[in-house]
Amino acid sequence: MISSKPFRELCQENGIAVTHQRQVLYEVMKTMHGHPSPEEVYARVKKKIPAISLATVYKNIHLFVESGVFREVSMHHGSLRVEMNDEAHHHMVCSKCKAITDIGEKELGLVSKKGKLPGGFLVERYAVDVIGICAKCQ
Amino acid sequence: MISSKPFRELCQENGIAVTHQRQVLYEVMKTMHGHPSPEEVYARVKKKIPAISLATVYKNIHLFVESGVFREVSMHHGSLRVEMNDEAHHHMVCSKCKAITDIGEKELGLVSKKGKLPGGFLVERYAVDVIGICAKCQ
DNA sequence: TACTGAACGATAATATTTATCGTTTATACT
DNA sequence: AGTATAAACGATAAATATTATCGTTCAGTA
Repeated sequence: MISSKPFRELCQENGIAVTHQRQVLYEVMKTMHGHPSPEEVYARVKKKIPAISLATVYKNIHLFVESGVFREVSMHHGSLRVEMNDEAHHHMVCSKCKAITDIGEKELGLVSKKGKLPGGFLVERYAVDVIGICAKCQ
Repeated sequence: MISSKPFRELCQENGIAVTHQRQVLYEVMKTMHGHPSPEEVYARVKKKIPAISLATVYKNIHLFVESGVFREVSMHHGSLRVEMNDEAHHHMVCSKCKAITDIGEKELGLVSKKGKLPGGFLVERYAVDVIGICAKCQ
């Protein structure tokens, strides 16, 4: 499993240098729960390396995400995106080119629970992103 | 169905005025396919109302989304969010307070296809957002 | 038709992310 | 270990994206 692998090994696999900043960033992030923003990560890492730059945090978060070490919560498209398609459907998102394509709920063929989920969360609808590689990028 | 309802009625239901800008914006957006950004919508609407302001476009897109007329493609959290939880899980997103909570794949109890989807899209993984109202906001 | 609050346009402000560039550091190779 | 080189760093400017402000205009209602 990724988290049990030594950091040095992770870096070698991804062809990146083992720097002090990178290592501390990795260790700090591993202890963070929930869904922190880059600013929140920055605030935490600053406690260990007060001189670290926000740019370094951004650059390394991107590296970690690209390497599959950590994951981004929902695909980030740089700006708000709206859709006018009012038929029940979901999205296929290409992890290379970020293209979004609709897929009908039936074609996706996914079965889901209705009603309440653990914690008393009241379900309105499901929004499914199928992450993968589109035909063009394969 | 929403799209067949007259615009005037839509506005009355949501307690907003029927302005020229709002109406044109709505009509233009209805004809747009895919997943346009506010800038793309702005560019289109400018052809019909050259004097329209970008701020008006933003304000009304938000109104439309809040009213459920249109929908945003994936929940927009203002900034990038990462997660370190490496267990298979998905997210419950509260449509009121925007809080994100993890839910295990098994608890969600959803069955999904593997392999290829229509269009030759190669599936890597599924990212499911359960949209609804959290216990606090109910 | 006149009143009033909502909406508009222009634009300043804020927030987020990326790019630039001079300096420092990790790595590979003597 | 010493050194060359490319990668990474920090500081900060720039680019993007979004929201707030405010004076003016317009839609809904009396």
